[in-house]
Amino acid sequence: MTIAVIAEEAGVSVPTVSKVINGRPEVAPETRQRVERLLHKHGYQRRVSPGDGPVGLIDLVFAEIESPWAMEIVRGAETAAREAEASVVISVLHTHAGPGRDWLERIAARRTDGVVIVASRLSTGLQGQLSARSMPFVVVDPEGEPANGVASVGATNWHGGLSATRHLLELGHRRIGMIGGPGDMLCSRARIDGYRAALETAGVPVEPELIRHGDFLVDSGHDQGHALLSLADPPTAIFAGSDMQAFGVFEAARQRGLRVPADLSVVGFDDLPLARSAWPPLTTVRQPLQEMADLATRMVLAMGRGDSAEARRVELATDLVVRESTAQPSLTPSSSQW
Amino acid sequence: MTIAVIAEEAGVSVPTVSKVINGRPEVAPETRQRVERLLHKHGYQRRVSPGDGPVGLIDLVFAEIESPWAMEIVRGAETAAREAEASVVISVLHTHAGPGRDWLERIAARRTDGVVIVASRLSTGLQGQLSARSMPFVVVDPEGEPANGVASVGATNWHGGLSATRHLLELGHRRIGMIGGPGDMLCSRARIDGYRAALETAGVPVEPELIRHGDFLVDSGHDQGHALLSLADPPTAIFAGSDMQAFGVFEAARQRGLRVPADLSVVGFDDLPLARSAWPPLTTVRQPLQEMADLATRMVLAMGRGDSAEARRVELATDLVVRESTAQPSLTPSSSQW
DNA sequence: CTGAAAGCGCTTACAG
DNA sequence: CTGAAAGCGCTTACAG
Repeated sequence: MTIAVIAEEAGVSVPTVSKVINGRPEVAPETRQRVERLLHKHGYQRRVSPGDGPVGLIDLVFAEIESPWAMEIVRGAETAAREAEASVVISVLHTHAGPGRDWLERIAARRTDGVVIVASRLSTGLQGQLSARSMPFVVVDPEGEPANGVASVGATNWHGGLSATRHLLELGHRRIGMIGGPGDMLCSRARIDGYRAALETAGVPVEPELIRHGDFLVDSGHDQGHALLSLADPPTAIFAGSDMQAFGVFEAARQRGLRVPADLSVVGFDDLPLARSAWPPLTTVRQPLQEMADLATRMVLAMGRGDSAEARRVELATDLVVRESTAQPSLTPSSSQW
Repeated sequence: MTIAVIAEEAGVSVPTVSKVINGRPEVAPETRQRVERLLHKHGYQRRVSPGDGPVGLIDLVFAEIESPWAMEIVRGAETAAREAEASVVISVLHTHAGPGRDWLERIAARRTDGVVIVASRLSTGLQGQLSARSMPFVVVDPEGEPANGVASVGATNWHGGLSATRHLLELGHRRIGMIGGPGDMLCSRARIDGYRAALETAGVPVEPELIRHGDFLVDSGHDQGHALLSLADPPTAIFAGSDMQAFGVFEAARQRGLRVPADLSVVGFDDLPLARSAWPPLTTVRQPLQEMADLATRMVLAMGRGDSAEARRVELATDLVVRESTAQPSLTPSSSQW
């Protein structure tokens, strides 16, 4: 949008528009008002940098970045961006409600090449606005069901939940607690469904009191871990839904004098680098976070180039990594001491 | 000061100067250097016209982002940027040698508002180039001594090293191991000097075999921890230099059947969020990483606005946080068992 | 109060 | 790798 276009539309000359923009006094009030209205309507801004083509920026949008989980996503995105000679811009919304209009206007102004939205809600309105500005976007681990035609990247969460639970069943556990993430996150629902499927296949009843929800961070693992261990008939194993929640369960277990894994088996989900050096080393379901973000970033970059127009849903494989936080159940778990 | 004047003085054409400013590759190295020198000498800045203000981007430059340490820095920078309605661009150089020319050209092309360089070397050449493009920059935790007049932010590392070591001395330890970071990092040298100062003040001899160097990550804590514990006369306490290295020392201790803190006391440095939920909860020196990055970002933003021209060195306070990884030395540390 | 014309600083396309 | 020429968006000086 240039002042020439505004001038044309307002039926005045280019210098007149220039005078309005610069607050010169010698402009007739009606002319000024007409021009101002048009400037506002078109969201006029001085041209950023002459010359089009990609700016070399990909926006990576988080609801929050409290967990080391986010760092893995950043690393993956950065790898893909660097290979394409682009850079990653980090936005943190501090709300799960999805980006608002100011955010949209800011990234529009800087003419980003594409947007990767991480674990955040995406209103249909926002989708329309991104498309209207021909801004490619891909969602990683969508919260809520992504609309049709929206490109997204996730992991095989259902299968991960299944194999975590099956591992515990094979060790001999029958009362297995589950701490999921937020109820509206797709990845969390899939993990819980995998857990259910494993129990049902093994003929073990699914007990609602054993299924809890957290926010994937340490504190909710701690709180829900205590809640589960306070039950009249407490679980002998907990599938914690995320590594951070598993660490919270570790804490809760220690506070109750329970040894992991002798008195309580714990399985995480993610396989963050920390899982290996935790004590005890955490049995967990590995999801390839870096590859997920790398792929999402490549997809957005490709969409920007028009290379592959088709939006798609990709799920990368998860793997159970058995370490030392799981073992056979002891006979009298809750009465054991160090 | 216009590019026409610079061109005249450099004996080149206006387009050539334009190319240098915009980081175009097709300029001969000597020409580029001559022009850059003149740009810097005259403090060239693009003519400010209403509407072509800041772009709203701050570049945050890491050598690596493997540790959760980096996430704290990102969070701090993001907070400051968001308040200024700007965004943070992440660059990872994957080398400690400092950014190269391509990187510089890319950020020049996108006309970033300022650069925050984290724990990375900064050649004098690069400083000149940043100045030539009137790009404000601030260094967080510089590697090597930052040149005069370079703005930098750090923590009171010397004092932190002193208080960590004094804490161990007060508990009764006399053989205290130290694992520093890379030898050329200022913050590491200061921590080691603080350690020495505490020992000397207490009249405890400083033994070179007890001082090791790592890279601040888990594995080097593990390796150097084993090295220290293999000594004929092993230490009863280790000041690990970083939280990640402390976790590595935890691992090494466990592998040798040593209990922390009964058989070995361990102190970290950083107070990452994880330190609290580790087992045992880690005694560590807290440095305010988020505030450090927040401040550095504010400084760069202010420099871009011309608010505070004076470059300065700021050190934020560190605090000893005593948790459960430190205790009095046992009488026969290395023969204890679980 | 307005706008045709000249001009500004800068960038781009292209010939050498 | 360089620069003459053309062009960009915008502003200024000035005639009407």
